[in-house]
Amino acid sequence: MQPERRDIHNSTTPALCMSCEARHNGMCGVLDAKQLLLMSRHTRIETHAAGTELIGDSTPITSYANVMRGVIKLTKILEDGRQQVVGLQFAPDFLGRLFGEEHRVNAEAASEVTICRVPKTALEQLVADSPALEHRLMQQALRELDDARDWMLTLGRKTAAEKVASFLYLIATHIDPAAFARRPDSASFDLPLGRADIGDFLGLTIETVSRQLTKLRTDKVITIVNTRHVDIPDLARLKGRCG
Amino acid sequence: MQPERRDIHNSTTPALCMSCEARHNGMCGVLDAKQLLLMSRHTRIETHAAGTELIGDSTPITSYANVMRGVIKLTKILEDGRQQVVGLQFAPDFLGRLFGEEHRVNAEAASEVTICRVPKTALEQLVADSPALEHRLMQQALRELDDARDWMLTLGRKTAAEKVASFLYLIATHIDPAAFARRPDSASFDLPLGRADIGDFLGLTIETVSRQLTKLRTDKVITIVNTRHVDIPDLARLKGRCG
DNA sequence: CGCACTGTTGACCTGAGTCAACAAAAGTGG
DNA sequence: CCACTTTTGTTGACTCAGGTCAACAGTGCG
Repeated sequence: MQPERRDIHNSTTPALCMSCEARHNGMCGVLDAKQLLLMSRHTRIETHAAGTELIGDSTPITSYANVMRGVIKLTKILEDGRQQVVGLQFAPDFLGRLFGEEHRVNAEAASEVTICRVPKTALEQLVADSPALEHRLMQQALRELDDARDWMLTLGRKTAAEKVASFLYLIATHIDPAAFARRPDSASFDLPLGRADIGDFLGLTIETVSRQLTKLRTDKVITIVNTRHVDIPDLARLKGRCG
Repeated sequence: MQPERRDIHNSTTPALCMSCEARHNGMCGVLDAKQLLLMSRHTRIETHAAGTELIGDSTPITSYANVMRGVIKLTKILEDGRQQVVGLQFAPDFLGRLFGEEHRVNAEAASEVTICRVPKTALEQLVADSPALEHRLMQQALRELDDARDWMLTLGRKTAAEKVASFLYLIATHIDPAAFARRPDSASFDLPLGRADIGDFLGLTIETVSRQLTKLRTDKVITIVNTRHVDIPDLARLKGRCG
């Protein structure tokens, strides 16, 4: 899939960028029309099915990307196969380790995703020329660091019940920020992860995740519409279970 | 304690910066003589005893700092008192959450520490004027993010034995990078943390930490010289126990 | 329909937590 | 310098949260 380009009357906003979320809240928001055009000449919009591996741990970095739609999970794996999900990326997050030689995580499409890929050198050129862009990317890195540390508390010190509640709360508040802003007391959404991945995110087994979800259901904190879709009538009540 | 200043012959390197590690491998390394002088006019060198709280979670950010000597632990606490150490900072790390309103962690001196404090506005001014400085700070933020994610794998998926081994390996390789570079096969060092803090770092209890250390000792992987000082004759062997 | 996958539930087990006693350091004051 | 208290670390006995193993139930798809 090639990005459409509108170079007519030199340098209006590229057509594909028009509706892209990265242009509003993501990194492209700090670029002017000229830079956006420059960048769009190197980008490639890609759609990947759930389960596709987008980045392999310890592989050389050749490109970066912006998440346009869907959810990407970042994982780490021990030699014997034990896996930990170390982060989730939603639109319009930036994907990739800036200024590194090799990737430090695996990245896999958790749902069907659309990303906007840009070659390493092209983006690094742009970053070098635009302190504002680097600043924006730093803001995201710092936010991710905050998130990672929040999660360390969850992983290290919470019980299985608190972990599952924390996960649902995280998804409820992040999967559709607009919906959360509009209606911050309740939520209804599709889980971007299956039970196995939820377990890997929480440092739990599938069985424990399933049992805790059942418990939250019998306690009327959540309604499980079907295995993937969950309703949370009272987010404050859920938050109260996060420890 | 006021920083000494050497303005003679206008703008040589400030005396206190001369021997500071931050000027070599830390953020001050990217500053020119003029910027360094400008910065040193606002800095204050402070020494704090082990146990001193340097930053309180959710308090307004008023200053940043560089670690010059010693170890600082970053923690998060749940309402009921459960605590998680989410990071350790060694010289010449930068301390503080850039571009935030409030702190997102507690910071406490783990050993006696010397820090070089600089007011929020002064540093932010400097960062705004120096893309190179922001770049350097971003590099550290990205490194901390890598570290945090590595640790998430440890917290979520490793056994108590592997966690303790991982902790010792981390300290062995970080507490004195020069010594590690010089002699990468074995190590001998003082633990910067007591058993309680090690437990909080690993998501374990004091008792479990103690038992696992005893196990590593009886297995001849480590020698416990005294409760604080540890010898590791074969780092590769220790690494093999990290999972 | 039949197969493969994903999720749920139950029975049982085990690694790490809890509780408690003690030992060893590290302060503290006379 | 020594008694005395306080703090920190070790070890043992017991418990329990969450893991393991196994059976089964949905769900979707060729």
